[in-house]
Amino acid sequence: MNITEFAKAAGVSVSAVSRYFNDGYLSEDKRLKIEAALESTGYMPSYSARTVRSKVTKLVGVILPKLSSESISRVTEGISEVLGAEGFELLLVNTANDYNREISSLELFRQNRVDGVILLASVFTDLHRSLLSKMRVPAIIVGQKLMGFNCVCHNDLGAAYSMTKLMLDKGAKVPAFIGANPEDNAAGRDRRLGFEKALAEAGIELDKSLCEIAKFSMESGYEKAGRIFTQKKKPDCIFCATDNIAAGVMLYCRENNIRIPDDVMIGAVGDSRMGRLLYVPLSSVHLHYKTAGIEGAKMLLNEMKGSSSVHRIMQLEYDIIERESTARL
Amino acid sequence: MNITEFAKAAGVSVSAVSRYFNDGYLSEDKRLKIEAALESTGYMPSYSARTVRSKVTKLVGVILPKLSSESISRVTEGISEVLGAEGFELLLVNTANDYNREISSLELFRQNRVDGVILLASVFTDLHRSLLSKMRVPAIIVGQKLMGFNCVCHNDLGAAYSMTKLMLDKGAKVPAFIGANPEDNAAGRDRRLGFEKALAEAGIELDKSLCEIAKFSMESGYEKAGRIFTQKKKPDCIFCATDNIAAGVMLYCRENNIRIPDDVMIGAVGDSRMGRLLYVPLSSVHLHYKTAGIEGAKMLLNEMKGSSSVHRIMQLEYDIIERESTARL
DNA sequence: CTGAAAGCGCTAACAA
DNA sequence: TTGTTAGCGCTTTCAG
Repeated sequence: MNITEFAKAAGVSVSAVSRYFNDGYLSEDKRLKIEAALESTGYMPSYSARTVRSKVTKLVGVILPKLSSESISRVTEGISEVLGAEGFELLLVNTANDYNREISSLELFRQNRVDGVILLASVFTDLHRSLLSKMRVPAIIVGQKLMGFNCVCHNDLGAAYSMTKLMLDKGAKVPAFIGANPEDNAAGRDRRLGFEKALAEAGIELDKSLCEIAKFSMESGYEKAGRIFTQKKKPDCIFCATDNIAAGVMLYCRENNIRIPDDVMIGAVGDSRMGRLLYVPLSSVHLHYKTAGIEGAKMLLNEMKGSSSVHRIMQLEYDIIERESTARL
Repeated sequence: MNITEFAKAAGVSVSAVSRYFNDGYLSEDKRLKIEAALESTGYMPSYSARTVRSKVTKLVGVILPKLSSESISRVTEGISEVLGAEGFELLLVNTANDYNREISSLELFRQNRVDGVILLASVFTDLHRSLLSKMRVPAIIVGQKLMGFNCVCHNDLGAAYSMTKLMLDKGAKVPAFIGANPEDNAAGRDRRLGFEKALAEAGIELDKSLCEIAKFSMESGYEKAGRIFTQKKKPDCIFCATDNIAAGVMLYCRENNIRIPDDVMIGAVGDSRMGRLLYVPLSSVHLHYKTAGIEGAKMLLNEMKGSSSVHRIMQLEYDIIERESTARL
């Protein structure tokens, strides 16, 4: 059944029906007629036909590197909360960390499929930048700072700095570092910089043999812990770029009878739910992931109703959550 | 730029362009011309206009109760993997456990917005059933068994039975139970039934004072543990419907100096990543969440290319993961 | 294999 | 306020 047939069935004109579903510039009489007919026929206007004319999809494309990550799903939850309340649906693309899928989704969204885009990517290339600026709809980047674009991000540098400083202040002298891919400016580069800043301030020289780059997984953290603890120099604290990495380190410590925090303190960034449940509760920096999603969505909403030419970068601050893993006397 | 303008620019007819993007019934000459023009103009066909005519959206609606849950995100990951490979995108609706949003999304999908639907719901009402049968596109239910519909589900009863039996076989005599909402047939009712079956087989009578219903959260598990441990009768094993609940119970035990597994064994269902990291590694039943997503998506794919009138219910089996929380001598 | 032309179902401009 | 009608951009007959 289409709008013409339905209008006939309801005894009103086609435009009355269209108005009913849109602005509502309509007499009460017709409104009632339409509602009655709606009840009996179960008619539903076609979304795509509407979109062809109006150019409004009521869809927001969300591109993310994976689904089964706590931080990402918290961001997504925030996004969906705000956008859902405004009647937008999410067109989700899980790139599975595949760079090509990231690019192709951006391409995909250039066709008039969505009214806006939210991008959660970890590594940005020139191709990203060029596609993003060619975008015909507003785009917001969440979790990363990309100059010249609208972003909501965390203070990764500050977070890493504060956590490292916390451990140094407690007396750690030989810090180790397990970081993330440095091409990832947030979790990789900035957290590294924060770590280094704290060391520099404390006048401690960075020992390269105690620095490792891990993947975003517990397994990888476990493996890198193994490398670090088999060096001659033994660290008395380890800064981990993510909670997952820290969890892997802890697993290694437990299996190898390395006491936390007595032998080694462990501090991380992310404050996942898991942290407080670990066999030694993990000190971590809380980042406001859900808030980032909420703010990103709001920013997008703003851009979609009249985009401004001024780009905004919103940086969210952090909270340090101190638990036993850094509780040295 | 639309297809007419683009066709002109490429020096071919409109239908040639359309064919290029569809079946490809086209001479090499024109194909080349089109590709060249594509390069220079950056033309992209409009998705919605295509959909109006062809009735194909290449979209699958996924309705889920929350995003930030490990089991749900694993299911979604499986879905997205299979569907993504077939060129489908996901239209995601996060109902935030809101029954009304579940219903309204089902309504939404009745308009020709999607080619198929995957529903992850926990509680089914008659309204669900009626909307599902009115659906014009195939729908698959994942994680629950709903007679008369296509489902992919887990053997929740068996899982709970096996975990409980494991603990009883190790000598537990006073089992306690912390379950989920019984209206949830999978995680609530069936896991309860499995627990009861194991007790019945062992000739142990169920003590109602040692049975609690928790929400799907650690906090709730913590609270219910408090209720149970303040009864006169002290349990020597606790079956928890989910890992999150078990984590809360463990937290309670740690704070109250109740030793695991010496004083009380703990077994759960779900086998989340967190389980092995808890201060006492948690015995849990592994359910194949990602596989459920994969199989659900495959089933949907099948239905979308010619739906059969026969409904299928696929039940996935489980693996018992034994860790220290049930390691009594 | 090709192009012209008739819609798909809806919205929006326009005239009433 | 209302109804008529010309498109939106594309696909798909149909006749060549």
